[in-house]
Order: sequence, then C-alpha cells, then structure tokens
Amino acid sequence: MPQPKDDLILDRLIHEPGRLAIMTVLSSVQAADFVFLQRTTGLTKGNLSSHLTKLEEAGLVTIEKRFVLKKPNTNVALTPEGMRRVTDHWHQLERLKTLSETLPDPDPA
Amino acid sequence: MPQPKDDLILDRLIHEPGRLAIMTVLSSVQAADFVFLQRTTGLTKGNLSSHLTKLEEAGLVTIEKRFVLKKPNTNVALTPEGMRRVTDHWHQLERLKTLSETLPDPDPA
DNA sequence: ATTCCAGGTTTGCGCCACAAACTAGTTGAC
DNA sequence: GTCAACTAGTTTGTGGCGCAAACCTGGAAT
Repeated sequence: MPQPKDDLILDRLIHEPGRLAIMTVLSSVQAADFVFLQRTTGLTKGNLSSHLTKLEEAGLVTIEKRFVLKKPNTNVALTPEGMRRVTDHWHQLERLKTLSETLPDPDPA
Repeated sequence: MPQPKDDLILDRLIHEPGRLAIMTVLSSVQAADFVFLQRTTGLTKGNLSSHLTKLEEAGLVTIEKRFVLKKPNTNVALTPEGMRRVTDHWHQLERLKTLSETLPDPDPA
C-alpha cells in the first residue's frame, strides 16, 4: 500500500524520545561526556548507557572511554552519518507538520 | 534524578510515528474517515485500526461508525483534549529543538 | 579492610507496534 | 443463486525494545 508521501519516514532509531534528546543535544555541542548527557537529557544512567550503545552500534555516535582525574569518563560525539540523520529527522518532522496543512479535502461524513 | 527540564516530556502515546501522523492530520481537518486517514498517513488498515482504538481509549479521538452508500464508514475526530495534547506535543518538540541551542558548556574531553 | 560514592553496564520483564490472518457485507459475472 | 473478488475494517501472534532495578568496578575516606 503506497502512501502519498513515501519519502516521509520517521526513523524510529532516532525518533525514540531519549535518543532524540541525545542526538539533538550532541548535534549542538559536537561532543559531550556521559554525565553532561545525563543532566541535559534527564535519562537515568542505565537508559542513557543502553541508548548510547544502540546509537554506537548503528554508527551514529562514537564513544571513547578514558580516565579523567582518575574517574571513568565516557566521551560521546556524533559521526558525520549521525549528524546527517538527526538533521534529516528534524527536517522530516517539520515536513509532517506542514504537510498536514496542505491536505486534500477529506471526504467528510 | 531530576532533570533540568522536568516539564519537557514527550508523550509516547502521541509521539509514536503512526499516531503522530494521525493526530496531526486530524488537527488540520477536524474530521476524517478511515480511508482518508489511511491514504494520508500511509498506515496499513490493521495498524490504523489499532492506533485509532488506542487513541479512542485514551479519550483523544471520537469514533463514529456508520454506513455510507452501503459501506461501513468510520468517522474520526479529535476531542478537545486530543487537540490540546497534539498541539502541546508539537510545542514540546519545538522546545527540545531550540533548547539544545541554549545549552551550558559541556565539560569536553 | 571496609564502607561509600561516582560512573557506568547488564538483566528481566512488560508492553506494544507491526504484519498477517480473519470477519462482514457488497458487487458483479455467470 | 452462487461464487469470486472487493471494500472496509478487526483480531491475533510475536519479536523487539524501553525501562527500572540490580549489579559492577575502581578510587577515597575512615
């Protein structure tokens, strides 16, 4: 069943609220550590950790683990692909919103 | 763990791509039948049907079933609450997007 | 040496979105 | 009339995934 706008696709990997927050924050700051991301996104450690793993597996972010001041420090940055995808996702959302304003007449009851 | 923007919450019921499409379309056209929604959202009948049921149970849409030209005809409209929630959701998305542009400096690596 | 904390990771489970199968009625074709 | 095909939906089965909670690991304080 083809749809009128086959090219309007919301990527679930990015659309998921937690990951949308992560990706959007990263797209602004380029790189951030785990604690910063936790503060800005409001995610719990556990959820942040697993979302990051998922994003890394998908090639959207790179994760580097170091020790800073003798504490573990996880640094996260978007890959070029990640940047492309999150930018595109916001673009798709914008399209959905405006598309609904240019709809053919419904066959009303 | 409180988050900096506790009031920035993406309602999963609405955020789900299929339902976001349904709600956004409905917010533009006020009322639409099943077939129109299927065309505009690109959802399959099955998925559209179950999403509509879920939205109805949540009190976000009203569903009226009739026969038109001897065929079943399902008419869907937003409730006031539904209208409020979808409008608010787009507002929250906008906030997430702009919020990321006014972030404190990350502790970079 | 043992408790405590920071900074994460792993596990278990409950929900849910999707595709596929099913239902009910209608319209021809024969 | 009956059989096939179509329209307009609903129900079902299930795999995947997001979440909370439990767990881990090393440094520091007492």
